[in-house]
Order: sequence, then C-alpha cells, then structure tokens
Amino acid sequence: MTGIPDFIPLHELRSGCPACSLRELCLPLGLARDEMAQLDEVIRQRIPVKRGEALFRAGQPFHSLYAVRTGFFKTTLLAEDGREQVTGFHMAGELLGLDALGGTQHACTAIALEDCEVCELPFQQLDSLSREIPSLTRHFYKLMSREIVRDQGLMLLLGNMRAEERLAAFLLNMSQRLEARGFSAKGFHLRMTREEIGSYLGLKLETVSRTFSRFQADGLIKVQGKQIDLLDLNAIRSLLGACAPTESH
Amino acid sequence: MTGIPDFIPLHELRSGCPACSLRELCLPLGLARDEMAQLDEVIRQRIPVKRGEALFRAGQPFHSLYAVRTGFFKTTLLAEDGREQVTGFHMAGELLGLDALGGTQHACTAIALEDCEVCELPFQQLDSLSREIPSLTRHFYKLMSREIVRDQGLMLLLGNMRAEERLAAFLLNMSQRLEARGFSAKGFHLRMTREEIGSYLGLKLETVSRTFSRFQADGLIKVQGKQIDLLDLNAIRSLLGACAPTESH
DNA sequence: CGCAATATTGACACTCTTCAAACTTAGTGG
DNA sequence: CCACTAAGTTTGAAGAGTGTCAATATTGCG
Repeated sequence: MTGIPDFIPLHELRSGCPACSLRELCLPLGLARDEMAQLDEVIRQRIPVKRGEALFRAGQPFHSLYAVRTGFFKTTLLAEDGREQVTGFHMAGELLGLDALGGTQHACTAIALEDCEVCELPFQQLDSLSREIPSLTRHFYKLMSREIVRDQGLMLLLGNMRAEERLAAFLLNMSQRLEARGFSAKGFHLRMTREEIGSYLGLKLETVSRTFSRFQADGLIKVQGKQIDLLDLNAIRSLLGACAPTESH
Repeated sequence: MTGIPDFIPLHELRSGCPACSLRELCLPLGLARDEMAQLDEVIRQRIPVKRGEALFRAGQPFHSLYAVRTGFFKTTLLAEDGREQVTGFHMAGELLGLDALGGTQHACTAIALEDCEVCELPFQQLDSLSREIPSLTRHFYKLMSREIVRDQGLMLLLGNMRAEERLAAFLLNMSQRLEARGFSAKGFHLRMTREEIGSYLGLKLETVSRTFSRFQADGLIKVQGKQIDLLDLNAIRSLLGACAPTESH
C-alpha cells in the first residue's frame, strides 16, 4: 500500500483502477485481470489538488503522468516575455503530462480550476511494466498521437476561424466531452474565466464576452455568468461552416 | 535486402543507417553495432518522392513512419469545408507520420515541396524490434512529445502574435534548422509559396508578402522571390519581443 | 520561350483589440 | 448576516491590424 496517503477512507482502498469508471479513458482496453492488478499497484490514487494549485509547472522534472479523476484543469504555456497561453482544458479521464513523456521536464503548467483528484502514474514503473504488458506502450503512443491531432485541430481553429466560429467550436467541444462523461450536453458550468477561454481561443476576454452576448441575443445560448445553456445546438453547429473537427479530447 | 528497390546504385547499399549523417536525428543515440544493423535491415532507404507528390494522405492507413533524407515537405490538415492549413514544414532528418503512430490512419497529408528522398520505417517491425531495443520506444516517446511541444509553440504563435512577430519567428526557425543541418543561417531558398507560409502562420498571402516587403524596407532582410537573406539577425530577433520559443523540432 | 502560377502593391472594408467605465459575482472579515 | 473588497464580466466608442478585392508585375516550369 505504499504511496497511498492514509487520509483516504478505508473503503476507497478497494476502489482502485479495476473498479474505476474512468478506466477505459486512461488505461488500455482488454487488460487481463492480473495485468490490471499490477497497474493498480503502481498507480497512486486520488491525490487531492486544491483549486488554484499547480499539479506541475513548466520546467519541473518529469516523473509521472497524472490522470484526472475528478475536477477540471487548465494547461498553460508561458512565453519568456510573460505572455501566457492556455493550451488546453482537461476533465475527468484525461491524462496530463504527455508533452513531457519523452523528456526530462514538463513543458507546460497544469493548474486546477476547481478542487480536483488525480491519480499518479509514475513513469519509471510504467516503463518497466510495459515490458510485461506490451499494450501499455501502444496505449501511450495512441494517447500521444491523439494529443498531437488535438493540438493540430486547435491550430486550424487559431489559424482560420473567426471569433464566432471559435466560440461555437469551443462550446460544442465542451458539450461533447461532458456528455461523454455522463453530464448534460446542453447545460453546464464553465470552470474557467472569460480571459482563460480567450487565451485558449486566441481572443481577448472582451471579444469572448461580446460573442457570448451576441449568441444569447440570437437565441443560441443562455448565459448567466459561468452557467451556459445551449438552446439551439444545430444552429451552433451551423456556425462552424462545416469547419474544424469538434471531436476528440 | 528485401524492400530495397533495385534502381539504387550498388554503392548506396552500403550507406545505410550506420553511415547516415542524419542518424542521430531519427534514431536513438548510443545504439550498439548489432542493434544498428537490425534497424538497418528493417528500414527501406532512399525512396524518391517527386515534387508535388504525397508521401501519404490524411485518412490513408498507417503502416510506416518516414524519415526525410533529402528535400522538403509540408504537412497539411484539411477541414471538411475545404479549408486547408499547413501544420508544418519538414526537412532532412525529421520524422513524418508521428501523428498516426498510435492509430490506424494518417491524420494529415504530407506533400513534397521539391524532389525528395525518404527512408521508410515500417511500424510493425519497429514495434517488434523495440522489445529487443528498449531505447527505441523511449526514442519515439521523445519524438512525439517534441512534436506536441512544437505544436504548442505554434499555438502560442497563432494565438498571441502579430504578423511581424509571426514572420520573424518563422524566419528565425528556418534559419536555425537549416544551420543545424550545415546550411547557411543567413541566406536560404524558401521551398514554399507565400500562401503556404501564410497558411502555416495564420495569415493571408498578401499579408506575408507585405510584411516581407516591410522587413526589406527596414533593412532586416533581402527578398528576391523565394530567396531570402537575413541581413540583421539581431534586429529580427528583437521583433519577437522576447516571445515564443524559436527552438525545437 | 511562353504561359500559368506566384508575388507585389494599393485602396477599402471589416473584425477584433484597446481603453475605459459600470456592473456583477464571489469570497472575507467584522 | 451584511458590508466590503477584489476579481471577474459586460458594454461602449474609437482605433489598429488584417483581410478582401483587384490590377499589375514577376517568376519559373514545361
């Protein structure tokens, strides 16, 4: 039981990876019972991260990947002149730290946007395990290539789309990912500020706010601070001009 | 000698990976002699790709990675509405196809911008080999995470920088990569059109052209069609306002 | 060498940003 | 529990930076 902090209630100790509903999002499918048990040994579960805290920061040595169990993170990149850009928002079942997998230090910073729980996957031990469980390596290849494709989709958005299209793509993406996790696809509470949305989409916060207001005036959505309700999904979709992929991550 | 086309002159057969000057860019360092020999067996070398031809296209099944041996490629992403974005330019020693590594089909299209030669690395066989050569897996992790970091640097550029900064970052990046390959850092021939540069940087071709002209008027560069000479590297660097990472890839 | 593709340049339109002020929400301490 | 403060949001007006359209010049491939 090494590495499992003792403030976790006893009954939680039994709910490791094999029982985790998010398993198929962060571990390969089709693992044998004993393989799963091996992984379960290695993974440190349910580490709490408070709102505003960093899970890791750019430049810190890389030791582990982290799977989001509950809560919501942003990852940011910091330019030398202080400009910071949000490179992603991450929710339950997603893996953080892939951009450091091959290297020695983290490239981005991961900040909790609300109180979160993560599971830690120490890379050294995963690496050893992957000799016994070849599908593990394959799984990380898949996750990393998915991350590359995701980033390229965002590049397409940043390079080609106008404010309305960007916001529409953002809302649909959130909707879809929340739905995939069993939440409502039509109403949700944004965890990030307008400024963080803007940074992610390459827009200023005022532009984000204005565009939300316009969407509301047009009857597409209802905005109440961070609470968003999508009133006309099809109309929002049509804003994309059949453009960028909404899918993925 | 399977897989090696017979139009390759005999003396080339001896110049496989162990002799290739680009080796350290596409294969892990510190391989033993016999490991290198094994890889050499698997890699199909010096496949010619003519200017304008696709090395692979988005949607095609993924079988192999490709190392650029000579020449110059662009990779593009195609949105459903026909909009296409250039996601990267790739020169000798760089690996293409990483975005498909974990999946079954290519996500982007790779087009040769001049007559090229590539080496093919069949993934199946690499995968088998990596059981005997663990550093191979690690190497691909590294390459993929580098690709993620590169893409995120571009996201930062697309999200935050203005036309002048984008062009300056582009020129410095080209200069640096060419220099690393033994070419001049100050004068080079662009292989891509203004439109392709613009697509990559999220600008219209007219803006690229205008910005080049302004740089020239300011004495920063000399432009003669696709021939670019960097006259004042420091001044170009200072345009970046100490922003985005120019490094990488 | 000739033609199509590419590049340059200008004038104008438009989107987004900037600056500023007012307003709302959430969190803190009396 | 309410007052207070800081952070976040909304909205307006003006301006900068790119995009668009169009005409002309140039390049480079066949």
